[in-house]
Amino acid sequence: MSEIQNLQGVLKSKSYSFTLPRQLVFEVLLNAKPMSMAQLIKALEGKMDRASVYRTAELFENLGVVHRVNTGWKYKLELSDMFIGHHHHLHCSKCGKIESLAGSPMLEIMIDKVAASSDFSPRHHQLEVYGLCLACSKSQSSEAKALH
Amino acid sequence: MSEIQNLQGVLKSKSYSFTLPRQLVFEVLLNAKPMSMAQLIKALEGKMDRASVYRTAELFENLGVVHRVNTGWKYKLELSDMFIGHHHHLHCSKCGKIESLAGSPMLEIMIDKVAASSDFSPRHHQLEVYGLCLACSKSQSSEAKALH
DNA sequence: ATATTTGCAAAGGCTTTGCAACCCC
DNA sequence: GGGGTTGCAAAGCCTTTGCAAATAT
Repeated sequence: MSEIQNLQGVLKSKSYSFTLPRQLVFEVLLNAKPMSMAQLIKALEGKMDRASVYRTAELFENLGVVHRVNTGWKYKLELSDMFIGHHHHLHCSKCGKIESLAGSPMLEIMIDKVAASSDFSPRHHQLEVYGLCLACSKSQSSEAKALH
Repeated sequence: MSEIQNLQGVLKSKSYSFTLPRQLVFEVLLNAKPMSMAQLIKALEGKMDRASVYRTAELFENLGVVHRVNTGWKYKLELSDMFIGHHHHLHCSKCGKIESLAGSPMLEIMIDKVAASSDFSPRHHQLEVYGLCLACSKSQSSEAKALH
């Protein structure tokens, strides 16, 4: 089964149209490293409008077809490890709260080890975990956002 | 030693001035969860200019005083696990290249376990490792960017 | 045929920049 | 005193939105 057919399946299963622009975005992504919106828009210049690229990106993200690798601006700031100690973050998908998760020495070591096994010299890392906080997982209803 | 003095030391050690605006930004951050620029700017409204908040944020990041928690727009896109398998990213601080790092089952399990130990129900996570790729760590020179 | 999706163009936000005034060393 | 910093205002980007035309089912 080709990846494109897989995409078509995902779209159809949620009653979205399988359109040419959506196919184009998917194909560009299929042959690329993580791409910024600017790169994606440029790659599709002349073939589709910027606004549609954004709309497709948003849809794909909601459908789980695409994943954001956060690397640039539009961020939150906090003091670094030097001031508040190394830790990770737990993002509640329902209420949006961000909790801190103290780093576990074993986890930190394993992360470095796995990175090093790829001939990479790790300096630091960032781990963001998404899921439900205690309060929200009790109030059972899912975090699914209306997609239509 | 107070945190403020610590900040002063960091600034002085790199020949930056220890100014009131920089102190203000630091103090706000000291008493807060991760904050967006918008929140930070608002918290300092009337006390300093937006532009200075941005400039301070950038300086603090370069000095390692502050750390970005990437959570929002300004991102890169890639196909999700459904299409390309779960993995993490290795960011080379020198050449900027992003490599993929296949997830190790043990690491994934440990991440979930650590999260769960904080009464959190993990759904997925994102791990970004920063350091030097093989090529760059060979060509010894540090990745330090000119700060002045 | 109908509902969804797209392109266009304009609006809206966020971030950066130039420059003169100001402050720290 | 002099170089580093700041505030102000304007410029530049990036992203979103409204609406009519085009497209998918």
